[in-house]
Amino acid sequence: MLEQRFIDGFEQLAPDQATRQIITHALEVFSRKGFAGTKIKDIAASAGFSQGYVYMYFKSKEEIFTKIVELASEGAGRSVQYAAELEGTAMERITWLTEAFLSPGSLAMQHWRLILLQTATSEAIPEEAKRISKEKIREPFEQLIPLIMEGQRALEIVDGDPLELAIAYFSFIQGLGIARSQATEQNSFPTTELVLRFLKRS
Amino acid sequence: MLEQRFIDGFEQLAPDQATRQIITHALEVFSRKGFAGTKIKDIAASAGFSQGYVYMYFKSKEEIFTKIVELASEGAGRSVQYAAELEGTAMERITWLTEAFLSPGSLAMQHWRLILLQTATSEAIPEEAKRISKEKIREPFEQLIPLIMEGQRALEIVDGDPLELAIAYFSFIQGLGIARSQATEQNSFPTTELVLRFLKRS
DNA sequence: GTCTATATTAAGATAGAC
DNA sequence: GTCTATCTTAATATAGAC
Repeated sequence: MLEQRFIDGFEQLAPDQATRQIITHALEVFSRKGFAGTKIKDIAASAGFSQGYVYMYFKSKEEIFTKIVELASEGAGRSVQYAAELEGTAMERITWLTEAFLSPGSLAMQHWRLILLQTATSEAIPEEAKRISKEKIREPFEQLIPLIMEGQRALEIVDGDPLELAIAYFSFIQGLGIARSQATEQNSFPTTELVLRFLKRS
Repeated sequence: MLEQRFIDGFEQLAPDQATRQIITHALEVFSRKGFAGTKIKDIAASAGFSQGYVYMYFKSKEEIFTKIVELASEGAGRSVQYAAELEGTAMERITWLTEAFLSPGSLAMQHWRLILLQTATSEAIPEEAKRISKEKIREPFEQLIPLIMEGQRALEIVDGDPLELAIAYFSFIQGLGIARSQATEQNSFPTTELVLRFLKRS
């Protein structure tokens, strides 16, 4: 399962239970409130610890944020890689990936929100986090582009610069993630089929 | 011109030069750094005033933010209304609107970032701003939906729930706005034609 | 009108108690 | 291991000077 992939990544890089606990909850809170809007107290409360205790595991808020951006950036790349390795035509695999992204409460989406959305308001986040994000953001694109090219060769996907198509794809996904997070009504939410129309050869 | 429409809205609701100055620069800074990430000092410096002077015109950071969300929400609705009133087929008008949104440095996009993106990280922004945003966010949709329906009747636009199509449209635009704001390379940015493929009847 | 100086509050970070 | 209390810093907001 895709979600498992992310969690694995987290567990791998977090030796003890408490660190994992903090990281997991910090991801969730940062993703909702942003870097500046998140108080250490919020993370601690969410993880079930006192405010001061967090500093036993991390030396600053910046350090927590930077760590999470690193993990989330890797997770985003891995999710696309996972989809790319599935069976089926290129378009089938992209469809699967899109469904994973758009499913409500998707951890993959949470990761994207953290990375892309936050580096959009980039001036208020730590330099180190920006650097890592900028460096790792290429990975999902590098995973998706060969898939798009495969689909173009199979005449499933529209002609044109694969990078341009990949940018359009992730932008769309990103925008839908924001829309979903504010969803007042769950009905009327765009289907995978509609979303992928711009990619499909007609 | 579309940009002028927004500026008009701002001038209308800002009696004196200093207030306008603060509002204009605050929009820009909030849009880049988010509510929590923006310090009064940043706004003041950007507008060319000292930190304390801002409090001659606004009683708190919340008040500035709330005012801007109100103006920007109205501006977003007006931009769609303006496009809807143009000459041409429904699809031509939507194309025009899309170009206005996607043009680099678009004030319309800046407004969207402020409203949608910030209410996405909604827990860290003032309640009053959330209320206004939620209330006004309907307007752009209400302006676009009749245009979509017109395009469907003229067989220019794909069949399906117009609200779903409108949500997809604004999500896509929103995502592209974020992508553009981080654009490392200006080339490879999706064209209007590609973006609107998902809407076009094939 | 505009700035500088200052009071106040909130948040980050540390250190010592249980 | 975990919390409470505390120090320190930074940001909001005010008030008084030019």
